[in-house]
Amino acid sequence: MYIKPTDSELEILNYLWQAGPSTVRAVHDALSETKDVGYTTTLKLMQIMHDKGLLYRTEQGRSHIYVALLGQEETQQNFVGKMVETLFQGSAAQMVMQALGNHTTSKEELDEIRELLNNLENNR
Amino acid sequence: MYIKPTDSELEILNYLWQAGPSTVRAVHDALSETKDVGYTTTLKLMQIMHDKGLLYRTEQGRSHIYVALLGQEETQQNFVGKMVETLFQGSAAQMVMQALGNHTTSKEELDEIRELLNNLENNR
DNA sequence: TTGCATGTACGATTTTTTTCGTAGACATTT
DNA sequence: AAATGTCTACGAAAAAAATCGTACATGCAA
Repeated sequence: MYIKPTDSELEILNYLWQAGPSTVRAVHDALSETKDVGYTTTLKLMQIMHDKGLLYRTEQGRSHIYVALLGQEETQQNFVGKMVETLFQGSAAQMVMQALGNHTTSKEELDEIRELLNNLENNR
Repeated sequence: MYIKPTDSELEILNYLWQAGPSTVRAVHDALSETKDVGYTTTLKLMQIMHDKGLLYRTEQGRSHIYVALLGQEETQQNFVGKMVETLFQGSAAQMVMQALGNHTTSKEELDEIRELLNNLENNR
């Protein structure tokens, strides 16, 4: 059964996906950059996530090293999927256009998408 | 100041965007199809949304007619934007590929996207 | 006019999420 | 050894969301 991470949990996951296995301290320091929050708050959140099975952890001397158990891709899929359903009436294409229209995207990326489109059409 | 709708609020907004001005009854009947929830729950939620300024309402005899004050496009933008940031490191292209890869999209839609890509590239 | 159906309002409760204080363990420094 | 810094654990509270019971108004049908 899939557990949907909350917004705060997502911030933590996001860091762990980028940085790999990390201590609470590392996560907290990173989050503090953009957010005003106490150390024990981050700690508690990560403990809860561990309880929920969102994070794995291992002891490292006096502290713990945490690892995300939820894959980034899996999570992306879940969120994108839900969003397409509830906000775009199930049309991925509509969301795609919304996304591309409102963000700057490099020529390289556009080309990459174009290639994907071609592949999709061929493997139909 | 933008108020981020919760998940339940989004379901209601979604219905209102599709159906236009509606009574609580109509919204509730629609939601009940896919969700087990009491009438007064939906009523209360819509009252709260009204208080928050998410919905406008007008009396119609004994009941109220509600209208979404948040635009669908605006809301889509907000959600897509946040998601691109927190889940895709700011790369809209990555999300697009994720979305297209995991949903069936018709040839017509793919063509439409292709056209959009061309336009984006030309108006650079 | 009595009873039933269908509304809203409101309060209260439950559940979920976020936040943080305090205590205790253990190294390291003085 | 005492003080200091850095951990975790735990409990509790605050804040946000979701749920629903009950009361009350009103229209309509018997």
